[in-house]
Amino acid sequence: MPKQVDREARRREVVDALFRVAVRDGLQRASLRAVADEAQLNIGSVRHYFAGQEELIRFAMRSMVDRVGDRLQRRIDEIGELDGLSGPRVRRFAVELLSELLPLDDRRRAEVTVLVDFSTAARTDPALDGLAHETAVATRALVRRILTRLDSAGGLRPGLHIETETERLTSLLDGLAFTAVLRPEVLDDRTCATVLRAHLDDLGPAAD
Amino acid sequence: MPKQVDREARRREVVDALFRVAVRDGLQRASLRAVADEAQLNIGSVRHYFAGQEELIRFAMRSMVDRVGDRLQRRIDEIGELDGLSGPRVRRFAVELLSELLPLDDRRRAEVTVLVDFSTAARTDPALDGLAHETAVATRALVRRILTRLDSAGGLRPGLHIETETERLTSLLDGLAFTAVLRPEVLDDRTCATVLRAHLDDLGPAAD
DNA sequence: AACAATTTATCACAGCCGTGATAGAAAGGG
DNA sequence: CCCTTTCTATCACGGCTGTGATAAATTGTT
Repeated sequence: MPKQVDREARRREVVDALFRVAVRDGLQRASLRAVADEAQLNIGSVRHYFAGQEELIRFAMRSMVDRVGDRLQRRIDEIGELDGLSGPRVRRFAVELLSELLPLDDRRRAEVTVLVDFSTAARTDPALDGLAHETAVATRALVRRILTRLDSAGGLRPGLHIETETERLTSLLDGLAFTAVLRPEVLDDRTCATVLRAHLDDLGPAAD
Repeated sequence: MPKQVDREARRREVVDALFRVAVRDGLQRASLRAVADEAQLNIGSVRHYFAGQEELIRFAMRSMVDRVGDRLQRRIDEIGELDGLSGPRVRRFAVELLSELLPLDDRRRAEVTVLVDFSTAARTDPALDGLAHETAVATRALVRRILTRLDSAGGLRPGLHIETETERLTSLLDGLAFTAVLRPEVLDDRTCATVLRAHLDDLGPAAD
């Protein structure tokens, strides 16, 4: 076998460069040349690892979605079974888990920033549409699951419509992420976390 | 006086064309040429009314923000003084007013679509930054005002932190608008309105 | 009719973009 | 050493972008 280069590692390097460009200058400025420069690679090299612009951008979005998804799954595994846990404990777990979707540190800020860019780009880019759809559905599935668990643990006020609450909490998360990323001077990290906690507390039984 | 052309009307026509392009193809594809074509004008004409791309895009965003802001103000004027109104009535007023910020019909859908595009573009476009900031602040001021009025009318559960609730409701609205515009197959108009109503109901006193 | 200002229409230029084609360089197996 | 495959690097092309410059048409006034 000729030349030894870890192909997958190279692809990851390129995608990471794309993320940096997207965070700094916006996704629409993440051209092949700009990404190649950022990765300190020749554009020819980039094109050797990716068939074209579409494959690169698709792979990048899939990478980011997987990265966040995997981290969420790892958090879930860490906690393990939470049957029998008290309402407040499940609620704290819920806050911690859903905080992964908020830009509360540099890593998450970068991730959410590019995800917002990808999501908006997907509206007019058929290449990203399917992935954006799956992401939206998966987020709702996760939130629904969390609310169901919370309900089982008695951490949910009676009389709440689970589907409505799923959409309410998901939209709240989306909106917090949206503003925290786009207008950090209007919505800072602390307030962001406070609002999420307040919402989940508010879903709990009256006298806690 | 030479040639009679309503200058402001022409500028509005161009901006409307830009909105159509932005809704259909995304803001980044709203080039001078594309907008001129959409307006059935020569690019030279467009450049006669706007100094350049930056002025056009700035004016367009300002126009859209003003348009929505004016409509909100008109709604407020229509209602007039609501001192002495009952909690449920004020709440219904609040839902109606805030619904202006959700894409519940074609007009609002178009408006919110371009506003989302403008907001995300503003992150990396200094020309739009100030306006995007003012918009975010103004939205929060409106929501805060509504919550305060609701509180005065006894339509708010006691013990709620008004600032937190302002950010919670605003983020909820942003998130609903975001998903309803980008992923209409995931969040339809009815659910969108339902969630807003559910949230405001939820803020009311326990037994209504 | 002549003039002047506005409006419309073109051309040209430099700068990006994605991509096809192609040539060298590098590296490991025979 | 040679050969094959992988990888890197460059060139060129057509297409799009905003913009400066300039010409031509239009229109109302004098």
